[in-house]
Amino acid sequence: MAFGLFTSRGFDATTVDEIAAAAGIGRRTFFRYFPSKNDVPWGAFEDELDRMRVRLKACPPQVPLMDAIRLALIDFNRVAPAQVPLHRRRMELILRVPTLLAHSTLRFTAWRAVVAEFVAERTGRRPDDLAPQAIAHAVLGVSVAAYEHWLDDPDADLGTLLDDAMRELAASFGSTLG
Amino acid sequence: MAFGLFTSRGFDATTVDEIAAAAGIGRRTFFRYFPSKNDVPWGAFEDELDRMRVRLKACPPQVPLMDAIRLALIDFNRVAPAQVPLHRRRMELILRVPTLLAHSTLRFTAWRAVVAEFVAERTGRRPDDLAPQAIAHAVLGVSVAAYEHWLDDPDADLGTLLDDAMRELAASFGSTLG
DNA sequence: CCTTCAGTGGCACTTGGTGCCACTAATGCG
DNA sequence: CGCATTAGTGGCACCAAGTGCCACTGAAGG
Repeated sequence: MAFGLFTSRGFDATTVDEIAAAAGIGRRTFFRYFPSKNDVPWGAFEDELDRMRVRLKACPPQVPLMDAIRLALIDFNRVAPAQVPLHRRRMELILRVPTLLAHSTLRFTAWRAVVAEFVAERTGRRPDDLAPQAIAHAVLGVSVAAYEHWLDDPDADLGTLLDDAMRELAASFGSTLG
Repeated sequence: MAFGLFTSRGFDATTVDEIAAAAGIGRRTFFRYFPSKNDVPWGAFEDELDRMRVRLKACPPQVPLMDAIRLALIDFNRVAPAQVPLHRRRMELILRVPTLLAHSTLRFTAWRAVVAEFVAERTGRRPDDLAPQAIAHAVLGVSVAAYEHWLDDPDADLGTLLDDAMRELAASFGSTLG
């Protein structure tokens, strides 16, 4: 798999020719499966988004908005213990390799849309209104911060970090009267 | 200037050769002034960051943390009325052209660091602790959301949008008890 | 058996980006 | 003034990502 090449040789130093050769396909065929080399670590992310959508919708309406988002966030990012190492390697690529970090922005747009849609539905606004967009952007930011800390600490639990990060943000507004 | 080419021909369709020719320099020389074509719309962003740093530091300690950030944010993004059109064109490129949006992530890292540093100093933590990082990420997200709305609405005031977006985020945590 | 069509991949081309090196002009020094 | 050094410039060759075009192959279907 291409992940092996990325971790051993480094992402930038691995050429598409090498990936294609390792996969036993032609270079031209590679680009029919992946729109770009940057998309390889992402896999079928769009499908994952449906999980997040469902998880958000499953939350009972009496749970406060940001609690609902926080809990869904933690659940969405839960991975089976056996797959933690792979998830770590994947996120390490996505968040630490500058080329991929930049590219990830485009993928995150779709993720934010899911959150914004949920907020809009809950608060009776349109998904592209300021509040849903601002909240979606903020939640994504908090998630990335949690992920970065998770990558820094081999023993850390991702769910705990996501929970902490969301609570820290909430607490930071504590002394604000508006 | 290169901006003219970008807005008339489109960013992706404008080649480096064309930019260099329009600027009356060689292609090789272009790459000595700009690390990449993507950096052209950014200009001297690092210098701008110092303005933000100073503005944050100038805020009296009795102002609550997120209020201080919000006010600095509004001030930092204030532009002279005469330069609004140019700022609009620039931000339109940066936030709407996918290539540039992706690239901007790398520039935003430096911006976040400024906020995280301020939060760390205020709360007695290290800049790379979870809370400062989470807050910095969130504030950046809120800013981008505000900018996107600003670009959508030709008559909108950027400062007002930034203020609103920050308040909306704060309010969204209102019903959370932790 | 022959036709059709989807999947494959070779080839050539464009473009961003880099290393190398030659050229030029300004500066500094005897 | 003449010469050496040096910074700035840019031409040239090269690499790698990505795309359009087209020929090939093999399976399905009449």
